[in-house]
Amino acid sequence: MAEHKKLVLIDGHSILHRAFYGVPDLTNGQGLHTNAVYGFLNIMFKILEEERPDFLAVAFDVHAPTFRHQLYEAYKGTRKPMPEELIEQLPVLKDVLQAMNVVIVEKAGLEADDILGTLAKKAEADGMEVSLVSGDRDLLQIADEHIKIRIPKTKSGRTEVEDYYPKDVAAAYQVTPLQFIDLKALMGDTSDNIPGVPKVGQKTATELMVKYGSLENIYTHVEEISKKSIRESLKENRDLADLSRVLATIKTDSEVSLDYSAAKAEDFFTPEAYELFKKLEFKNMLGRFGREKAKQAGDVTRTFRKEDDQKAFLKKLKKIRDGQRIGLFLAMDGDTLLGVAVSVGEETTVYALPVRQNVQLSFFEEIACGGEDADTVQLFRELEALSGRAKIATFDIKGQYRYLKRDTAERYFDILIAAYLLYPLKSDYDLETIASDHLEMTIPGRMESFGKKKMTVAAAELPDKFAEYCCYGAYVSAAAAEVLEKKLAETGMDKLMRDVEMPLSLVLYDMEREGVEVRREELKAYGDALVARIEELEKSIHRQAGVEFNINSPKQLGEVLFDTMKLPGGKKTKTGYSTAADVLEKLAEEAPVVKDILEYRQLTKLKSTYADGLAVYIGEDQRIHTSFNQTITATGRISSTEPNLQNIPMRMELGRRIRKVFVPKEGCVFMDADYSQIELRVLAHMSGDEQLIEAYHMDQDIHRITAAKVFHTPFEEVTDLQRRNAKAVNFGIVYGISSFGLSQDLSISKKEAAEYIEQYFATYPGVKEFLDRLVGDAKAKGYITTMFGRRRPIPELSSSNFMQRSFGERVAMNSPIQGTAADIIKIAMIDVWKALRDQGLKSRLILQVHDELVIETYRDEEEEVRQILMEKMTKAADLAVMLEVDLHTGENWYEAK
DNA sequence: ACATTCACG
DNA sequence: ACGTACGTGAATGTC
Repeated sequence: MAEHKKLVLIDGHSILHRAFYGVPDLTNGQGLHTNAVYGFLNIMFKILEEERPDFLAVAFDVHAPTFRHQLYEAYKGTRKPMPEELIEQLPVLKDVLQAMNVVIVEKAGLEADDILGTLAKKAEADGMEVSLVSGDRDLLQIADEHIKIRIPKTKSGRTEVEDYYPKDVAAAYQVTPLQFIDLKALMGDTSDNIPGVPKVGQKTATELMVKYGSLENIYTHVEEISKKSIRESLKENRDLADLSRVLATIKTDSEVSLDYSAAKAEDFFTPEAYELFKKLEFKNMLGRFGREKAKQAGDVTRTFRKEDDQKAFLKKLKKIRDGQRIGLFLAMDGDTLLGVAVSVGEETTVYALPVRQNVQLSFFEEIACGGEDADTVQLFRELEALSGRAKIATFDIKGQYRYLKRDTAERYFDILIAAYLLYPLKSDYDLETIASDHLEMTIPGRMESFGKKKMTVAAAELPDKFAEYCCYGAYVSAAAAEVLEKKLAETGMDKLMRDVEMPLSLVLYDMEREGVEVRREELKAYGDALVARIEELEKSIHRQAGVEFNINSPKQLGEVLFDTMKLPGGKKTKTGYSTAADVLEKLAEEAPVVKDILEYRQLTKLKSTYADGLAVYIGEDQRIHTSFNQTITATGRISSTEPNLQNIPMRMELGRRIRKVFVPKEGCVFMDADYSQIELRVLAHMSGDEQLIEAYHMDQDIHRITAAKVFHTPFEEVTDLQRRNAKAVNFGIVYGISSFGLSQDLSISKKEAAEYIEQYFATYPGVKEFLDRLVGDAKAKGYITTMFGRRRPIPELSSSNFMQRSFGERVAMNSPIQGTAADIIKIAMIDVWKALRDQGLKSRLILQVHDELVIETYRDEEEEVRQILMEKMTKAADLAVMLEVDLHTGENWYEAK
């Protein structure tokens, strides 16, 4: 058999379209939708891997009116428009294909079908084997001995491809590919705007075609057709049938040809494509690029130097003058410093430390240890001195402060924080992404350089790669800092960066290093007490249910409750029954077992997440050192991980008792200060609503006042229920009110909830105006801002999907409020931290829980610390209403709160 | 890896 | 008509 060359042709629009609906919404860092492009590439790569073709081309329609369009539009209307999120991806796809050297075929006046049909038939005539990839069954008419039509389907996340040679078309439709045209003409195709003959569907059309073989022959024998309605419809709509046939016919003799030398299926993974993939954040596709990457980014001159002699390296550090801007990269593996790279001007130098055991420092040890390793100590000293005079740009400074001078953050610029401020929607920022996003530059990533190797191993085994990696880190820090600084100034966030985020990073470092003491034995005892009750409940539940099952499994629990026990309450989630607490609570009357289940849930939560979960983190110093993350949340709040100390139980008494194991160190008490309704006060200020401001000036229970106003009841006569409802509405407003959400929260009808909201807005008209303005502005600008200039982009607002857009609107209402409150407490933290230091106090800030600060306070400093906390917190922002602070002290966190 | 649940503000 | 409250992190079970 002769060697057949292989050609793959892709129907660009059709596959893009299919990918768009098959892949869940994805957005990259710039807010660009990327799901369709992503899906397209996935399908393309899959086909390429399967087929390993010699040639590849992708065909697109040019969106100019074509002959067939005109014919059709004369018949009826236009095609329904594509959603905006899809339209914007078309040029992106073309850019990607171009960057990958994939030939794009398009021609004004020709539909992609015609191009594909023509190219396929020509290639077949030239002795090639053709695979035509499309989501459109229209193309089945092109199937031939050497032309395979491939239709990708997304089945539960996986792409499967249906293949059609002529025999497969016959098997599926009982017609030949050529007859398929007539079949389509008869039955029509709404997605392709082929009208077809009224009353003739797929079944009738197939019957007719099997019997008569062609449209022409059907009309020749039209009088033989027994069914009257069909016969009449055919006769009446002869012109429609003919039109449909023209519409359904794909041309195979168009004026188009393929340049095979350009269509060679090779060299897809170019540096340009790599850049684009990075920009689009197709991280898991980057692996396809192998080693070939852009080594140089154009005209940037830079020198990377590896210095093996410590003395020479230190000399370089010493030469760095006061106020000089440098990039600094500290390579670390846990607590071990492995290498230092500095980027000064055009030169970047790295010094890799010899990996020695005694370089290990415990996290809490001071740096100048003066041990036997004099060299290392010298390096640390020099590093500290350098950080006291140079302006240092770095990535993730909080992890590096232990080697730096920590008097002030003024000299530091963290490109991680800057990148976060500019686009806070990502939870993961790395040097590579920052280089590509802000420097349009590609650098080798950690994975590419070291794979899964730990940094220590990499430094020892791949010294050159390691050195290069460090140099890139220092270089990118320096270069990106300049760009990011400019971008922050342009977006009005330079002040926020300088005055809030950078100083805060230092505060957070200190808080982490301080940690909080947790009584190990008491925590253990608490857990043991839970176990006894848990086992009791477990037995009781199994007995009542009549089966032994895993209560922790929502699946099994759902089956037991709703199938075995036949309790009412249908499906709620994708995977089955919902067994969430609010669902179960409604069943408590019905079946007593659910009460036990709820208690079981509560106790096991306390046991696993808190009793057992926290114990793991208690260090040798008996303290827990959480991580406070500054670049996670979309709104500007900080988050806490490993462990999360911002969700220690509070609302229920039993859980709340865990707080008793959090204790101050010898000679100290806890001082806990929290803002009273900070978000609602921020709302009052930002909206400027006179009624709400006045309500706060009355210095009375705000929810009660709201209830009085909303329900037209004298203040003194407000019932508890009224107050509770008013409180829920107040919360709802801050969350971006919706009647449904409120009705769920209060277990009332949507209508009632809507009435509450209406009443609320009538009471506080300024709030309504404010919220409307927030949404309007956000839609116009694409982002919201807080009082202090922090931004949050809201790409969902431009979605054509109702649900996503509604979400965007709620976010537009909530984020300025939540974000401003976050800004305020951050400012308070910095001020408190500075005051403690300036007054020479030993007391330390140790925890932040969004609207609450905890200070481990020396007993003899209590009054001063109280003073500082009250003053700095209340004066952190100047609002139209007072910022009220509740302050308590105690022998443990339970008492102090 | 993803979904569900639940702890906090 | 659409199907929801805003922001997080950890444990667990299921695929």
